[in-house]
Amino acid sequence: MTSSTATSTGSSKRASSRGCRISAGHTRMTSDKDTPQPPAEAGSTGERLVAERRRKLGELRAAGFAFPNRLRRTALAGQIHTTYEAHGVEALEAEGVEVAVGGRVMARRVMGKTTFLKLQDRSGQIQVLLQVGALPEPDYRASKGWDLGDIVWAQGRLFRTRTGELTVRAAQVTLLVKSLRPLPEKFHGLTDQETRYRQRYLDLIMNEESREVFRRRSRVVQFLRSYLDAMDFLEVETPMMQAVPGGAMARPFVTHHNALDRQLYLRVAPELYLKRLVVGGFERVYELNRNFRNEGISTQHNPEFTMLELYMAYADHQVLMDMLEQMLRSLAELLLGTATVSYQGGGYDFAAPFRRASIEELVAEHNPRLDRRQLRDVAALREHCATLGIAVQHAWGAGKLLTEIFEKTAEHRLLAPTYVTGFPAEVSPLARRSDADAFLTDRFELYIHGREIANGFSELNDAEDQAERFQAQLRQKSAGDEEAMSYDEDYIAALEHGLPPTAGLGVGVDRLVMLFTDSASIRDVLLFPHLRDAGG
RNA sequence: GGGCCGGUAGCUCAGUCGGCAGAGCAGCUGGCUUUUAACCAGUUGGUCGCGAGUUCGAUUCUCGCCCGGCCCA
Repeated sequence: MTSSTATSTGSSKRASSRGCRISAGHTRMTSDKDTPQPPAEAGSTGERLVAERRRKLGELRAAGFAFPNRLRRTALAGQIHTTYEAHGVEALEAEGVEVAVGGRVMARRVMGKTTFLKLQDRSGQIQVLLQVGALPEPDYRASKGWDLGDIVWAQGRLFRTRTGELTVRAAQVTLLVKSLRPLPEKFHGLTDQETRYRQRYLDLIMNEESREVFRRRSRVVQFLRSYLDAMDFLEVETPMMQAVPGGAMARPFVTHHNALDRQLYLRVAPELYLKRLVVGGFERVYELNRNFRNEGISTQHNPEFTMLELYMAYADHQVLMDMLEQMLRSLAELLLGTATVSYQGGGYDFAAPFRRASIEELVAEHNPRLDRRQLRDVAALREHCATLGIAVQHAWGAGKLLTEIFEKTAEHRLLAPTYVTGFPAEVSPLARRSDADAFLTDRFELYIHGREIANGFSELNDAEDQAERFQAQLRQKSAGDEEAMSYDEDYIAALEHGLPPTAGLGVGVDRLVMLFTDSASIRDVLLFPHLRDAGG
């Protein structure tokens, strides 16, 4: 496995079209003249549609068309609609508003000497009227060859049509870009999920809902940054390529550095580097970026995903629980205008205090046949796992068994926002041991709609305890656990210099965005989700 | 990993109980000076996901595979 596994997405088709572009600057004028276009009767519909548009582009080039880039816009569709929403026919006439607009042609209705175009820009759509007599004759004639998907600039006065639609009556109009490939059907749009993922640009052109998901994603990310910046957190960037992968229990991607001739790993978490920074005196840091985990892909998992990790010195996990709860409440209100989040048919009230329950309470609650007094009894837990169909490994202690039972029986039932606390030390190699109970750590996870959204804890800052925990991880690794952590000597050395009492938190940003956009699949909130190579 | 559903023209979809593969949109030709999925007339366009098998004949039936979706683990 090499690093290219994590990034290879391009099909050979795309690669070859890119090759064409590189040489186009030198060869296109001659090649268009010298290379005859394929005869009209050859090829599939798709090839012929492209050939037809290439023919049109060839004619344009012969007439001097060179992808003009000097025309500027003075208005966006959305602004025009907002500003002149209330203006009637006479008011517009009286004001004589001149605008220059530009965008992709999404609708085209030709009626002899009159043509209506609908141009789409980043803010919305605006209709443009082309009319013989209102603009130069050659320009109108040229517009007859334009297609859906072309990019057009137009300048003229605003008016309202008979049916009341705000429209630009073009006095000047220019084709800026000839689109060589047809858009999806105008009424039904693009509905094929696979194409929407593989050719996201088409999805974005055609589907406003999809554009809205990614605008909202951007607002989530901006919110997180501004919230933390306001609390004097410092945003940092730590290595994505790590010599020792650590900070989470997950299999890493492996890559190779040629000059150093050594193996490197794509990070599974930034945790150990961020805590080194806290040792260095950056007492509040966060990183909002990608992690890579070498596991299966599904509607809930992408090999690379975005995580917010933050570390706050002189704070404990309780502080972070309160802070995260407040953050999510504010985020809901900002994005949705209400603290009630609708997700996949359910409604979750973020204004109400989140439930807080320990993993042991929850296991007891959802496993009535398990004796509450045996929650740390390896034999009893093993037996119970057997009844649940959990394949138990020999090295597992009570903490791991308990956690497995929790994941199998309770996790998916935690619909309303719930903090799960009291994670066993056995499954929390980086978390501070609980003062009251050495079996447990000061750790929590937040669940919403049965999914883990966040994971936080008071950090383990006892270097000697940490060294022992790493040793325990090594034992698990050699017992066959491929997700177990490595021993990070350099990190131990950092801890030996003294990590202040610190609390840390990781938030799954993709899952958060899914929640706030009512998306069922992680692929719906990733611009370019990882897919298997196209079949066929 | 298991179950179910899907893949047919550029797009959205029909269809073939095994016998020359269809529509709408887009495209092309012509008409049309306020349209709204514009309209009217004509017209081009297919590796029926890929590969085997059965058959006189497979897009259809069988098996395998690929890709995607949903559910389960």
